[in-house]
Amino acid sequence: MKTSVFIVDDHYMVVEGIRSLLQTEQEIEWAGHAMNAASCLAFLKQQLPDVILMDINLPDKSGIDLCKEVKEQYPSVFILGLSTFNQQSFVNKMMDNGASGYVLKNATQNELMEAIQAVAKGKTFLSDEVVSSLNESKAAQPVLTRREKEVLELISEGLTNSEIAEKLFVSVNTVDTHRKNLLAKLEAKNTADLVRLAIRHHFISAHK
Amino acid sequence: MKTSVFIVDDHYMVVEGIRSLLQTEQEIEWAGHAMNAASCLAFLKQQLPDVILMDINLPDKSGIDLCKEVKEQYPSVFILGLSTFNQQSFVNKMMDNGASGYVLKNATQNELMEAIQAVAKGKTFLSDEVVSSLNESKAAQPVLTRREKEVLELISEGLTNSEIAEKLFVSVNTVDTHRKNLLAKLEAKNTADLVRLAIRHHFISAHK
DNA sequence: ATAAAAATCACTAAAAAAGGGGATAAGAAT
DNA sequence: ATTCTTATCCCCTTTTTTAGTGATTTTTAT
Repeated sequence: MKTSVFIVDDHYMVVEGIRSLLQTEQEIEWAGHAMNAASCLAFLKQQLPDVILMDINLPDKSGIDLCKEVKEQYPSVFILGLSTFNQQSFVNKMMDNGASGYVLKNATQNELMEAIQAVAKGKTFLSDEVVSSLNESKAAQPVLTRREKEVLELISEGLTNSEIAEKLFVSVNTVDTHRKNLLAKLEAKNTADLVRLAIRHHFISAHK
Repeated sequence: MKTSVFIVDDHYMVVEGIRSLLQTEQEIEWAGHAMNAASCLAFLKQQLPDVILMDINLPDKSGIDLCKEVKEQYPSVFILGLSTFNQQSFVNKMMDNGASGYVLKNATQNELMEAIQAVAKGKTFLSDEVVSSLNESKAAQPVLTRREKEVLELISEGLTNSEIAEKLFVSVNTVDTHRKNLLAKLEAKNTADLVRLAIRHHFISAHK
C-alpha cells in the first residue's frame, strides 16, 4: 500500500525538488502541496494524506503552530518537520507539538525516504545532523527561569534596572539580582556580552 | 543557442527542484551542480557554464566569497545569487562581488527563467521582493566607518572601553567617542540596545 | 509535608557607561 | 583650495552596572 505525502512549503524550488525526488519512488503517492498554512488546512478538509512534510517557515503562520493545529484536528496524520536550519529550539517545539520527525533540506533522497517511511509507521525520525547537534548543545544550554527571561528581554530592549523594576512592579534590587544570575548563567562578561549570547542561545531575537 | 546553467547549493532538494524546473525549458542546458565551493571551483577548471546559480549559504565558504573568486578567475561567467532569505546586506555584498542578480528560493519558474535569461545577456536581475525591500530598508540603514565596526565587534564580545583601547593601541577617550557615535548612529539607548540593533542590522553576528 | 527552586529585597563600594562639552590632524572628495 | 569625513584625544558629571554578601518569602516538585 502506497504512502500518500503532502507538502507545505512556500519555496517553490523545494516543493519541486521533493516532488521530483519522490516521483521515482514506487511506494509514495504525491497528494499535493500548499504554499502556506491556510491552504494546507483547506486541503486537509477535503483529503487526508498519510504524511505531511511541513516547513517551519511559512508566510502566514509558523510551521510550529500549524503542526499543533493539524495534530489537534487530525491526530492520525504524521507530520515531518522540514527546515533549512538545524535549530535546537525549533526541533523541540515541533516535536512538542506532535511532529513525528525532523529533516533538514539538505537531506539526500535516501534519508528523506527513510524519514517518510519511518513516520508513516508511527516511528520517530530525526536527521543524523539534528541528533548530533542535539547532543552537543545539551551540555551547554543554560536553564533560565520565566522571570529571568522576562528581565533578559527588557535588558536587551535597552531598559535600565530601575526602568525594568518599575515595569515589573519589583524593587531595583530584585532586578539587579536577576541580572547577576543571568550574567552568571550565560557566563557573560557584561551586558553587551549577555545580549549577544542571549541571541545566540535564542532566548531573545534580534529581529523584533 | 542554449544557455548552460550550473548550480552551487548544498540543499539537495533545492538542486533537484531547480533541475526539474529547468528540464522543461528548451533554451536551458543543465551543466551540473556542486554542493560546496571547492567542488564548484574544481568543476569550473574543466568547463565554463554561461550562468551559475549560487547559494549564499555554503558549507565550506560563503557564496559571497565564492562569487568574488569565481568572477576574478572567470569574468565571463554570469552569477545569479540564490537565497532563502531576503537580506539586504547579502544582496549588496553579492552584487559588489560581481553577481549579476539575486533570486529568492520561493521564485516561480517564470521568475527564475526571466532571471537566468536576463543575466545570460549581461543584464542585472533582482527579484521583485528583493527590490521592494531594498527600497524600504534604504532609509533606515546607518553607515558605520571601518573603525566603528571594529569597536562595535569588540563591545559585543564583552570588552570594556579600556580593554578595547589597549587592543587597538588608542586612548580610552577615542574608544569612548566611537562608542558614543555608535549609540547615536544606531539610535540605541545603551549598550544592550546597541548590541541587539547591531545584530539586527547584521553589523555583527550573534553566532561566532 | 518538606525539601528545593524561584523570586523577592538590602547594603556597600568600585568600575564602567552615558551625556555633555570641545579640539586637532590626516585624508578624501569637490 | 577648501570642505567633509574619519580618527584621534581630553575633561567633567551623572547614571548605571558590576561584584560581593546575606536574607526572606513564595512556588513548585517529590
